[in-house]
Formats: sequence, C-alpha cells, structure tokens
Amino acid sequence: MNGRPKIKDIAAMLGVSSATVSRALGDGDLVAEPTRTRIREAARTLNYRPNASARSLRTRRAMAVLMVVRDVGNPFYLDILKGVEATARAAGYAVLMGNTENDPDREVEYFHMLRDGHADGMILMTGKLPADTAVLDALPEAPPVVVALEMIADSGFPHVQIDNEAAAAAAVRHLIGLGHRRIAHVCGPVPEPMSRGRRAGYRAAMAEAGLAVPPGYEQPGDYLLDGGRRAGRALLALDEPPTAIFAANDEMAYGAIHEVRRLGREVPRDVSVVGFDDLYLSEAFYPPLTTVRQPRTEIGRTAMTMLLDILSGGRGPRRPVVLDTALQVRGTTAPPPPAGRRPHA
Amino acid sequence: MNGRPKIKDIAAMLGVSSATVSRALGDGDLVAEPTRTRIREAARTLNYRPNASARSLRTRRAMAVLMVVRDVGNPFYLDILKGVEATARAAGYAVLMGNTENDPDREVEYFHMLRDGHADGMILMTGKLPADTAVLDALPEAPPVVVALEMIADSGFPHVQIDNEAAAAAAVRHLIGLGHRRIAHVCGPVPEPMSRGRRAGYRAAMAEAGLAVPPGYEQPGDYLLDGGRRAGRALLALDEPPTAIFAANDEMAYGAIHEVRRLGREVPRDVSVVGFDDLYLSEAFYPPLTTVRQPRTEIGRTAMTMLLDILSGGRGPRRPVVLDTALQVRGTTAPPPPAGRRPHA
DNA sequence: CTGAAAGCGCTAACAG
DNA sequence: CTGTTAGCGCTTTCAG
Repeated sequence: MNGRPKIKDIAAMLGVSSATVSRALGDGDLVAEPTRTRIREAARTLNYRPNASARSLRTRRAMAVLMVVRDVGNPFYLDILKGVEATARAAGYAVLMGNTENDPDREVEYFHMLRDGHADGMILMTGKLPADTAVLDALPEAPPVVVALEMIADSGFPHVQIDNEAAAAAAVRHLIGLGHRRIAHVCGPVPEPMSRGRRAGYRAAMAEAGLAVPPGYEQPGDYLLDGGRRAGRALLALDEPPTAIFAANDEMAYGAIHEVRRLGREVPRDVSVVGFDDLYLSEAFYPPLTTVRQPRTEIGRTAMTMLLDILSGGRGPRRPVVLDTALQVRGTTAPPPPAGRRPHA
Repeated sequence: MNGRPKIKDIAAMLGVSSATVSRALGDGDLVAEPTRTRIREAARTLNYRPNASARSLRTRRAMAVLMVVRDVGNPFYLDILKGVEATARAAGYAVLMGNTENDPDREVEYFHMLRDGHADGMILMTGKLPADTAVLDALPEAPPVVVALEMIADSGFPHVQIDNEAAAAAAVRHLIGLGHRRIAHVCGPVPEPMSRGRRAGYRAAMAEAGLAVPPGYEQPGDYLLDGGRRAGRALLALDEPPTAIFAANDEMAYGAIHEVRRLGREVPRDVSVVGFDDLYLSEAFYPPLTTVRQPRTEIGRTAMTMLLDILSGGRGPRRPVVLDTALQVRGTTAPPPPAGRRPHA
C-alpha cells in the first residue's frame, strides 16, 4: 500500500462511511461491536495513523506543549525536561523545545506559536514575559501558560517554584552551625527575583545569627563558571577573606572552588563552599559538593500536570505551588580553620 | 479583536480575495506592490499569524523535526540539542523532543510521528532501529532520517559521527606516552558499536605499543556513575592493578576516580584517568578531567544541516560524515608512580 | 496581476 | 447505530 492510507480508504474497503471509521477509531462505543473490530483490524493491518494536521485543524488541538527555557544548553533544565516529557507523554502530548537565549524576539515568537496552534500550552522558564504586551493581549483571558521556577511579577500565571529564600537561609545556617562567622555570598544576577530571593535568605540567616556582612562579601555573579571564579578571586583578595562561601548555584560554586584551589587553599580545609541546585554529577565532584537540592524532575512533573489541568478546562492552582528543597551536606563544608590559621595566611 | 484573525478576515476588510492575501503574505512578488503592502500592514496590525495545522494540512509540511534520544536526562545530549535547535530554528523548523528510554514501543512511536505528519524529519540518536520493521517499510524509500553519533548497521541512513576508535586510541597513546604500561579500560555496553569502537581503539593502541591487556583490565560498564565506581573498585582489587584507566565516557571516569579516592589513592598521583566526551563542567572538576572532546554542538548542527538538505530534496551525503575529536589533556593524567610505590601499596 | 473554487484529512452536527 | 454533509484555515490550480 503506497501513500499512507486515510480514513476514506478504510471506509471504502469496508463499505462503511468515513464517519463510522472515525468513530470506531475513537474512544466511545458509538459503533456496533462487529463493525468496530472489523474497522480496527483493518486500520492495524494497513498501519493506519490519522494525519496529525488534519486532526489538529479539525479539533483545534495540537496535542503538543512548548517548554521554553533561556538556554537549552544548561544542564539545570535536564531533569525538569525529563519530568515534563514523561508527564506530557503519558497524556498524549508531544513536547516542543523553545530556547530564547534572552532574545526578546524569540520570547515573542514562542508566544506566537501558542496562538497559531503549534502548541496548546506552554511551560515558561525564562523568568520574564515579552516586553511587547501586544502578544499577550492577543491571547485568550486565561492563556494555557504555566510558569516554572522563576517568579514573574504580576504575571497572573499559575506557577510552581521553590522557596529560594528559605533554602538559601538553610544553607547559610548550616555554615553557621559549623562555626563559620565570615560567610560570603556569590549572587546571581540581582535583577532576577530568583537571585534576590537567595540573597535575601543569605542576609536573613546572617542577621539572625548576629553576623555582619562586610563590604565585598556579596559578590556579583552570573550563574556561570567564570563568574564563580571571579568572585572567588575577589573574596580571597579581601583583607578579611571569608572562611565560607555560599554560591547562588552549583556552577558558580565550582568556579569559586576552582579559584580557591588555584590560589593554594584547600576546600573544605581552608574555605567551605555551598552551592545551589544539586546538578547531575555534583555528587561525583571532588569533594562531593554540599548543595541545595531542588526537586527538578518533580518541578517538571508538577508544571506539566498543572498545564494539563488547565488544558482540560481547569483554572490551575490559584496560589503558587511551592516544592520542598533539601540541603545535601557533603564534602565541601567543614568547620572553619583554627583562628591562627586564616586562609590568607 | 477577539478570536484570531484569519486570512478571510483580512481579505474581507481589504476587499480582496483570500487567495491574494495568501499570496501577498508569501515570498514571491505575485502581488502588485500597492496591494501587497496594504495587506502586509493589515496583517501586522491585526497580529495575524497563519494557523499552523491548516497550513500543514495543505502544504504537507509540519515545519518540525524530531530529535530522538535514549535519555533526555543525559547531559551528553545537551550541546547536540543546542546545535540542532539553532540550525532548525534558523531554517524555520521547530524541534520536538523524543525520549525512548530503550522502550521498543516508543522507538516505534516516533517513527509513526514521522509518518503521520507530526514532524517532517528525524534525527535519531538511539543507536538502533525499531525491531518491528513494518514501521520502516511504511516509510517512503528515502525517509528523512539522519542518524547521529551511533552507528546503525546497514541502516542506509545518512549519518554523522566521530571516529570512536581513533579517538580512543589517541587517549590511550597519551597514557602510554606518559610512561604507563598497565592501562585498563572501562567499557561501555559492548553490544553497542560505539562501545566496541572505543574498546577497539584501546586494544589497538595497547597492541601497537606491545602492551598486554591482562585479564580483568577490560571492565564492563554502562556509561553510568555507578558502573564507573564498580569498575574502579574491581581494578584496584587486582593483583596487578593498573596505573592508568581509560573510561569510555566522562561519567564512568568520575565514578572510577571517586572510587580510587575512596580507597585512599590519589588521582593522578597513583592512578591516571582519562574520560571520553568532555561534558559540560568537566573542566571544572578537580582535578580537571583529561578527556576526549567531542564537537557536540557541531554534531547537532551537522546532523540538522544534513536533514535540511534531505528535506529540500537532496539525498544527503552518501558516506558517513566524520567529525574531529580532540584530546583535552588536563589534570587527571600524569606519569605513573615510581616502580617502588605501586598504587596497591 | 487577481478571483473563484477546490480540497488537504479529519471530526462533529444532524438526520435517519 | 450509521450515513450525509459541512467545514476547520489555508494554498493552489485554473480562468480571466
């Protein structure tokens, strides 16, 4: 049989109408048992599969969702994608990858794809909405969009996230508990709510322990390796360098550790380091990285579940869904060096 | 304007036919200049976007490709995805993610998606074709499929890959050059051509240097952290443990290093380790991992470029495209310990 | 250069 | 329970 078979072919071959075939192939039992099995068998023999666009055009459902991130190359998104994919797939949805690279044009483009029927819904992980609000206005009142991880102020979209502030505070308290008093923080880009949240947690934990945050103890960062390196270098160059560093993500923690070592200090002997994310293979690092674990797969799963709910008529949760984090205490944290042996010795 | 505008709306509003609108919005200059701009402006004002399914149904092109991997959660695929995405996007194609997890049903499913018009082409990175050949038979004679990275025997599909054997041999030669003579290999799953290739390279380099591969020096592995750990443990337990280990991928190299350290040896002082892949952040590892770098982004770019060629009528390269690898010599390799100080001392 | 008309393959009224 | 009919929104002959 050349050229994929269509419903019409099956109908003709079996002497029924195409409507009957369509119904027989669907869920309900709107078709009498004998014909139904005949039709299904014929379909299987012919290796029939409904044409995707024809069906979508008719039903107005693409059976696809769009997962939009800032950088597909970032390992952070992997497990989230995994959770999204598994949940989507179980519900019969395909997953389209969107990558914005912070390009406003692309950000808009993906919203367009929603409107033009490429996808039925979107999971947004870029931390912002297109500046060009025309796109948003063109969407229906309750667009099938779920925001994951990153707060978008006043977006009104349902979202799933973690409590960055609480998690960061817990990480810093761990360091304080070990006896550290000079604890520095490598921030993420501070315009972003996520970075601010983690910094707020750092500040809160310091304040609650009566510890000062000396000038230079809050280093700017970009969530990248090099930013971590720069911050590490700057911190060790201070007159009173910290004995512990809390980095806003694992990648910067790696960078900081790298630099600390390059300058002849040891981790955690001279300087303790805590990260945030618990990347794949962070446990394989040496020493294994102490870090805040985010339930990434579950974030993906939850976001997709929320989206599915919305797509089937639900409104989605009215308040943010907050998932639990857990501090993974591993090998990069230890009590501070004895007072006589400052790391800058 | 409620409800997305369609061509008909624009046509009515401007007093032209919908055919004219369609043409004006297309590429060619089949429409007189004045009307053409009028139409385009109207479209922009209305925020018009053609309906994806309607267009696909008519043109028989989904403008989407499918990238199928065995495990979306594996960081290895990240940069490849990045290359695919960038190239696809530039050509106006969306990227659908496929994840098989080695499930034969899913493998088949993605081929179906090709046939039913969900996607126009596929980049296959699973290393195998569905066992159920019926699916394949149903495809056109030259299906728009490109195989990346993994050999599929006799598939006949164009493919892009690296020379696993040569790259592995180069890695082992590096160890030999440092003076190592007792070099072990942690294999990937040996049924896979990729794993066999790397093992073949290991054997070839050993043979060419006149070095023996004692029993137990070829450890089975699974490309996962734990497999690396197990292999590392087994190797150090040998009567004559190796002074160097070549792992078939970075992840197992990490596992092996982890275990070597747990047993009180140092890397590279007592044991040198070489990986394969050069994962994101492998340079941030401590010590930075010596490994074989694969041009992952380029692999993705190349595969997608080949696919685009096929989709526009080309036949694709008749012979495999082989991209270059490069050994990254970093911190986990060093000359072997002096004879008196065997690692099992 | 533009319009009229057909039709991609499917599903959903509406009848019977 | 099944058939007839219409139409989703677009592109593309075919005429003019």
